Amino acid sequence: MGRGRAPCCAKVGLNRGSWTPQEDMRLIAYIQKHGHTNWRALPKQAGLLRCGKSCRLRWINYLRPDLKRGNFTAEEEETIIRLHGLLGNKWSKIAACLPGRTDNEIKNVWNTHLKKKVAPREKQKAGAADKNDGAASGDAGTPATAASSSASSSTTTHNSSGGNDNSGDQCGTSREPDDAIDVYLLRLEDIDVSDMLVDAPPAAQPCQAPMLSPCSSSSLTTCVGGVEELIELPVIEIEPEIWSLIHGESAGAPDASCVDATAPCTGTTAVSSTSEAEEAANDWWLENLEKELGLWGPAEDTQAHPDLLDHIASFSPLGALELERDPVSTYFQTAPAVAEPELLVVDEPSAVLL
DNA sequence: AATCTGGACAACCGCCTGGGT
DNA sequence: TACCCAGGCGGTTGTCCAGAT
Repeated sequence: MGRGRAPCCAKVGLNRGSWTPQEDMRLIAYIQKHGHTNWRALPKQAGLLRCGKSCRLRWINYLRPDLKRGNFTAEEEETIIRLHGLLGNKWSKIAACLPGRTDNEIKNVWNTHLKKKVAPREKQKAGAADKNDGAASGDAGTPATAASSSASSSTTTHNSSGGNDNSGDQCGTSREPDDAIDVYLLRLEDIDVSDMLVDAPPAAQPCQAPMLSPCSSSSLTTCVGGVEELIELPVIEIEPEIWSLIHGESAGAPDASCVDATAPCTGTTAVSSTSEAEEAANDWWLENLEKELGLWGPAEDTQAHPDLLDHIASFSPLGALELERDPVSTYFQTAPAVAEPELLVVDEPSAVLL
């Protein structure tokens, strides 16, 4: 669509602008199968007319299966505000403390409304500081100002989250924990926050080849008191029908050679589906994928059998029409949307964070 | 109903950093 | 040590869309 500036380098012949569902399918299929060890070589190997950077951004910011979708929770917003106060525009580090959120997403959220949300607090804080004769503030004019002001205002609404907040507060800290919400940060008071965060791995580490099954539980290392701890993430309940179709090992996905855009696809491996409908649905998906990848021999119609659409629609909130129109968008509407509550729920805080 | 406006967000660019040679 | 390359990061931009006029 011609977003952004002119190309920085001569990428003649490469696609630009918004990604099409077909491109998304190619990228998903390739990374699911081979991972992403080399972004520069990836588009060529995957048959994508995109630069490696574009592929990387698309995967990290949009296609990654462990991304949360939907609005930011109040806790997440407060975490962003506080971390931004501590770190400034270090979006990647802030994102590292918010599992499932990307730096780009956080950056956008900050620029669009959190910044405005914080502005009144800043004014209020500044006014209070004047009245207090500026006693022992020492951080006026620094990002920490926003942190302390935001923390103060959040006391009444979010103090119940305590140290078990799922929003990544384990990475936050406060030099002057003067309210309830920051009490749990006391243990961090002697830790250099910047060092901590530098060592913090991305909260949602892009999958390396071979990619982990998105349906399996995973763990993350995080920075708690400067010591890496393993966090057991809840099982992401992505519809197995979707993932098994993409994932080459657990279900009837094409074998490796089929993903190679240059190799002819001879079919699928054994499908362990429990019903004919599921098997048929798998076939339908694979057919579409293979057609898109140019691996589908006969130029058959791309319309799924109505029964298959009904079946897939049974686990799709969008129904058969959407599936018929665009299986990739359906994938986005289905899997991540289902996964989101699982990522956010903190029924067992100890199992999620800290 | 048509037009305008501003928010939201995906995508791009350019720079920086770290690893390899 | 210097250079090259790939990956990563932060800033910026263009487009879409919903709400306001």
